[in-house]
Amino acid sequence: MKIKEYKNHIELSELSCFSVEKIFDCGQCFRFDPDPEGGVSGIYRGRKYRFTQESEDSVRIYNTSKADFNDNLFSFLSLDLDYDMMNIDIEGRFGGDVTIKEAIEAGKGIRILRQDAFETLISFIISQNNNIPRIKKLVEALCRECGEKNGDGYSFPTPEAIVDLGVDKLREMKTGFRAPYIYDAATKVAEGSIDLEGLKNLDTDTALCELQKIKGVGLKVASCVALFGLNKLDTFPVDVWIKRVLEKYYPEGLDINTLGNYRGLSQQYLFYYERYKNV
DNA sequence: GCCCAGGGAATCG
DNA sequence: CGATTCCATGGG
Repeated sequence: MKIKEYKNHIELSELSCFSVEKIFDCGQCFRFDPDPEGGVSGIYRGRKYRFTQESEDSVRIYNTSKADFNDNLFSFLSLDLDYDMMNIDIEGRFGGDVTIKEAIEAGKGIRILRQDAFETLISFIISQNNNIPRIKKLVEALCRECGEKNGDGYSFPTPEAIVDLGVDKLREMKTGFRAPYIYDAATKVAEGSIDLEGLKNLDTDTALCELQKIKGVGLKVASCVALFGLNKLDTFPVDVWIKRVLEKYYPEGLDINTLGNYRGLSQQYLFYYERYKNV
């Protein structure tokens, strides 16, 4: 990868496996949206970025600098990882079957973002029995309600800010039966009975177990938090879409435990493949 | 009005 | 244990 710095943006070139469209539209994050000019804009760590795909292997990122990129975006975009290598590993783990080959081909360019753990936790609690447009609306409403306002928009709220908001206000915001779940998650993180940053250092199964101590967090939400917020690439969230994939393409059964250290990425390929291939 | 949405808890049998 | 039912809300 090469990086060039301009006045208000940078350009990354010689990239491999980097699709702006797929990264932000594969259902892993909820604060990024395509804009009419063909880019994708959204807020990370309270700062609004805009991404444009200039060619297959080059991307521009607006409202950043080389220093900011190194401090924040490099890790966020998991540019330290070799996705070509991971793709080969995944294909091998699946025995090189047709489904995974097609899914990788369709999803090539997806990267697993390293998002803020607390934001991921609350977002995926909101996601349960909900659809993506409404999840985005609720997340944005929460940011407006108690996030920190700056020139770029609203940052995602701190745990304390959500605790201060209270469960009644969360209900008023139409989060429905999820209100007490959101409140419990914020409380546990604010009190320190759940240490999200600490979970990053634990093995995946222990982290999943700890996350499920939060009300309204089951295995699926915990897996998404681990995968997108704790950098646990060896988690394989099973949702309705993945269930469909497994029944359809692997009726004999697929042992998820044999899918290797990057099985979370394979999950994203399969999700994207099934969800978007006919759209 | 009915169905579903990147689920999970409560309550059965 | 596994299977059902309920949970709020909004859009198709």
